[in-house]
Amino acid sequence: MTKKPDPLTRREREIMDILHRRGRATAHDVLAELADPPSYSAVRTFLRLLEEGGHVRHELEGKSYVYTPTVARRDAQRSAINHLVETFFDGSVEEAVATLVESSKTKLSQGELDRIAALVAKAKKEGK
Amino acid sequence: MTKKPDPLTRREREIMDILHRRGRATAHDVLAELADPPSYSAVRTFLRLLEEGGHVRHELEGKSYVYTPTVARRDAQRSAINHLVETFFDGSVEEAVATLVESSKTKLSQGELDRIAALVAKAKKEGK
DNA sequence: CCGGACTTGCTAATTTTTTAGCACGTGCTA
DNA sequence: TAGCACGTGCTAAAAAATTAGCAAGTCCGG
Repeated sequence: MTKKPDPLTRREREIMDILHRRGRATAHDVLAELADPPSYSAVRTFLRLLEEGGHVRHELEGKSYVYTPTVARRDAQRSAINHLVETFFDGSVEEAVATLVESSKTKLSQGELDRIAALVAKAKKEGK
Repeated sequence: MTKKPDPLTRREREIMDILHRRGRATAHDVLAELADPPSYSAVRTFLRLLEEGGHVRHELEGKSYVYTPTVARRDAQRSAINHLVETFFDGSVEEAVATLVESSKTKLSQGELDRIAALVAKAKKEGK
């Protein structure tokens, strides 16, 4: 039996997002990045609760705790992408890629586009 | 000045996800799809609150309300994808596409891969 | 025309989230 | 060694989210 996902609370979500974005962060880092920040104390409480819930672990660095997500980055990415495709693209990876490429085409360099193309070609060959 | 995003509550998020997935839904539909469902009454309250918050609108169909997100599907998609790329891929569209294609390569047909490749080629040509 | 099966709107109570503050420990330095 | 600056853990109050239930309206069949 797989454990239940148990959706995160609003603040918890915000903090997890920061942690995923940065990879690792102290309570101070998190506080600094929160949009509408509560007290330092409150942030620390959330990190503690997230740790209790198994979403985060900490290690002692110097004299303070540095937090990291427990889920491997790769898995977090996959899971997030999966949810996105299901929720907003009706399960269609094709549409998702389309929107992704199209909505940021101005920001994509020729080199990046080449690499993406290569990647698609590789997937095609492997699937053949 | 653009209005503040004001992050949604846990239940609100769940319900909005359902609405985005389905496009349109009644309170009954939403109730049926909720993982750990509250009462019908509670669901209706949330829909009312979401409507007050401007996230949802309803229209009368037969004798009940059918709800839809106020944000255009296209915009919701773009916004969600943007958040995903920033949060989990450090802003790299390339990495996001890579993960997207790679993590579901078994599910992608040759035809889909062809269309994706065409899309990338088109973006490349336009950006040249 | 009456009753049942549906709606919706609203409110108030409960539960959970969110928050700040206190108590304590450690190291540094004047 | 006394005091300050920084860390942590924990707790209890405040705020917000979540919930259920009631009142009332509409439609339809007998």
